[in-house]
Amino acid sequence: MMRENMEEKYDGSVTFKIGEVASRANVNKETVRYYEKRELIPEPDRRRSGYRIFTQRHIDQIRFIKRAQELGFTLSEIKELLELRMDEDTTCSEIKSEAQEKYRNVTEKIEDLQRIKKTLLELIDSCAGDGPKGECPILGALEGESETGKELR
Amino acid sequence: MMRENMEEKYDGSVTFKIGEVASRANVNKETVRYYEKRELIPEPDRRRSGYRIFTQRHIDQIRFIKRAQELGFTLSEIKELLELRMDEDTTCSEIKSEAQEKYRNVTEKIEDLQRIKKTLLELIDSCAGDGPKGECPILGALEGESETGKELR
DNA sequence: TTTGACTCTGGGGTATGGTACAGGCCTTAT
DNA sequence: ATAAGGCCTGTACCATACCCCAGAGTCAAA
Repeated sequence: MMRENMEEKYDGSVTFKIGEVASRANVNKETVRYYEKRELIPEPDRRRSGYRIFTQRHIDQIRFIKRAQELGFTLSEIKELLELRMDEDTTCSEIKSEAQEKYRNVTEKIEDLQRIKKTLLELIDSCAGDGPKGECPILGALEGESETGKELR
Repeated sequence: MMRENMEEKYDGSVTFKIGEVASRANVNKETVRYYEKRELIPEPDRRRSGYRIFTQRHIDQIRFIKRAQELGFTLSEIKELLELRMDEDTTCSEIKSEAQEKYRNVTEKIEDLQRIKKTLLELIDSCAGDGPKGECPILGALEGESETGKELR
């Protein structure tokens, strides 16, 4: 009998072993197993030998995860997103509002960093860059003495 | 004899126990010990009982660390900064160039986030927010089908 | 002197997103 | 049949910046 180890449900459809999944989704094999553990991909069936049986769907889902990560979603957030995607009753607006929340997070993070950037620039500008460190206004600010960088206190 | 447990070098100057240091520097006691382990503060002397003996200097240094953290420096970077500060031969320009490097890092991070923000906004705008998730362009983009968000691929 | 508050050490755990083995079994091509 | 390669589990580890706990010892005020 051919393909004696194949589960019947895969008759006629393509399956993959972990190495193929990893290379097709452009991640490490360990990452695939990690995503399984984190329940970010459906638990694959197994051959009798224990080998995982993946389908195209797993590959697509890993790619989904990677794209969402590039948008700044954490794995936990991505898991929520995937759950929304699975749920028949999910509406577009729920997805949209997840994206909007992420947008707000990102915006906030940018604002924080811009404040930091501004302070750094002020400190840099306040320092002539010559002379000994004793008079360095940057250290002064960090030590809590200067006017520049007062928002640090 | 009074103050029999006090080291002589502290005669006439104020010392602190870890709890006082923590509250004056507005950190957790564990954090103080952690900074000691990371060599971010000088190793405090000990009483005969083993209690750490801190000075104002320790408090100031912890505050320095906290201010530098607010500027986005990591503890490792802060350690370098502190070493520069300790070194007699350090010049202002060395400090300045650390700050400049951090400035570049922060700028880069902001740029990354701005790209992310832009993509999120495009996705959000592309989604009317009505209708079922099946037609959600956000999910579509994450699944790798749409035009918007093409930089994700 | 008593007692409550404090401190000590060592170890473990948190969250984030993975990577790297070791030792053993399985598959597949020749 | 055999050998190379792939796969399995479990554990440990990387960096980052801490927090928490137990059990034992110490300090200080009344």
